[in-house]
Amino acid sequence: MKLKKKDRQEKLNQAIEKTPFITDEELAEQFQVSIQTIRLDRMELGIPEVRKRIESVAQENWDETLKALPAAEVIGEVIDLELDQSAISILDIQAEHVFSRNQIARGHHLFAQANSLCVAVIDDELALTVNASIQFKRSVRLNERVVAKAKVINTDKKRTTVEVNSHVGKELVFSGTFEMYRSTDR
Amino acid sequence: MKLKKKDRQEKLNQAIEKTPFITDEELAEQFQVSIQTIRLDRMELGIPEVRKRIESVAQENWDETLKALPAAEVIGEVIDLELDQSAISILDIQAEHVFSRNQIARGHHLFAQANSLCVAVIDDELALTVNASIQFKRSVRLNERVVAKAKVINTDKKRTTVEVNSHVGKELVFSGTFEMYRSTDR
DNA sequence: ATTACTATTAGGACCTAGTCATAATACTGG
DNA sequence: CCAGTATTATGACTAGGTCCTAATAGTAAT
Repeated sequence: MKLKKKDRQEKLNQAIEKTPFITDEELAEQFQVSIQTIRLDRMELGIPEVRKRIESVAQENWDETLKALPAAEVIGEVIDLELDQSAISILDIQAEHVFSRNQIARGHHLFAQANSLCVAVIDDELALTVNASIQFKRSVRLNERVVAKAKVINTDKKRTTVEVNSHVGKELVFSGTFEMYRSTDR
Repeated sequence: MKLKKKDRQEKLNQAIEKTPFITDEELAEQFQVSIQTIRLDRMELGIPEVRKRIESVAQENWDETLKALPAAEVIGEVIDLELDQSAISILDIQAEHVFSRNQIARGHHLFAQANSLCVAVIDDELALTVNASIQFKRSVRLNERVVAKAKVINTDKKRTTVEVNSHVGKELVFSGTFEMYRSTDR
């Protein structure tokens, strides 16, 4: 049986969310309704046409790569950044981050969040990690939100030491000390 | 004075590189030539129309955010594995692994290779990283092949210590000691 | 069954940002 | 001045729409 309007609109929303590149024609085919129905649905749901959708996906990317801050290169989303001082990013643990067996996040994602935040916090063209000492305090599960806070604790001529503590709620889940190399002297 | 064809085409290329969202009409205005001239130029230079350009920027963004760090069980390709003893994997550094600025591999990819190899080498349902101490010995560049060798150096009731050394050719590029937690006793 | 209402489909005019082909005009070097 | 290149103009056509009007289908209540 064909879907009712409400169900169809819900699925439509999901379909477009998942593949913003899909045209009305393809959607009409997929839901076995006319193109006009799809268009009415989009109107009611306030979903723009495929070219506008594509453009906004592109725009997101572009803004970030244009920013002086290498935001696109940070794993997670940077929500605060004071160069050479501190930075905060959040990472929502999703299906692709966990072991399917037990829904526990793979350690390297937490490491990646912390490490890339360290790179971002340093005001330098070429910041590289030299050493790191890290502890995984407790395992992080699917759908948890990891907030990583990086703090610069020492800076000398060529090296910067950054401490990162990552929490889920009030619980510390990860902590690490990163020694970073800079290309420019201080 | 107006630019000669060759100069214009060169500048055109740069302009589109910089702002792929620009239309032929806007370009025509900018270079003070007709739209048709811009179109001829694009033809000769093999530059697609604005919608295609936008789409490809969007496309890049789309699968990159999905594969920032892939979901595979092991990052890299396992070429040898003796459970609870040793393992070897290789990772070819490609464009998605490097900073675009300087073509140097982001540290977390090397970490991910090593960390996931540690998980794989342990014969356990639920192996998790507890601590790690790592050193990035030299930076790895685009197109280099990283060979990671993991060796179990100690095993007690609940913990296993694994040492990983990663080389590009004969050069050591990464080394680390990982303390892993097992769910089952030994 | 008739009415009332919503949902769906259809059609036409118009839009943008193009492609492709043809033709006319302008510029430039020998 | 003429040839060859560069530029501009024009018209027909395209995809993937918007916006508006109108017809038809389905359903629920009286």
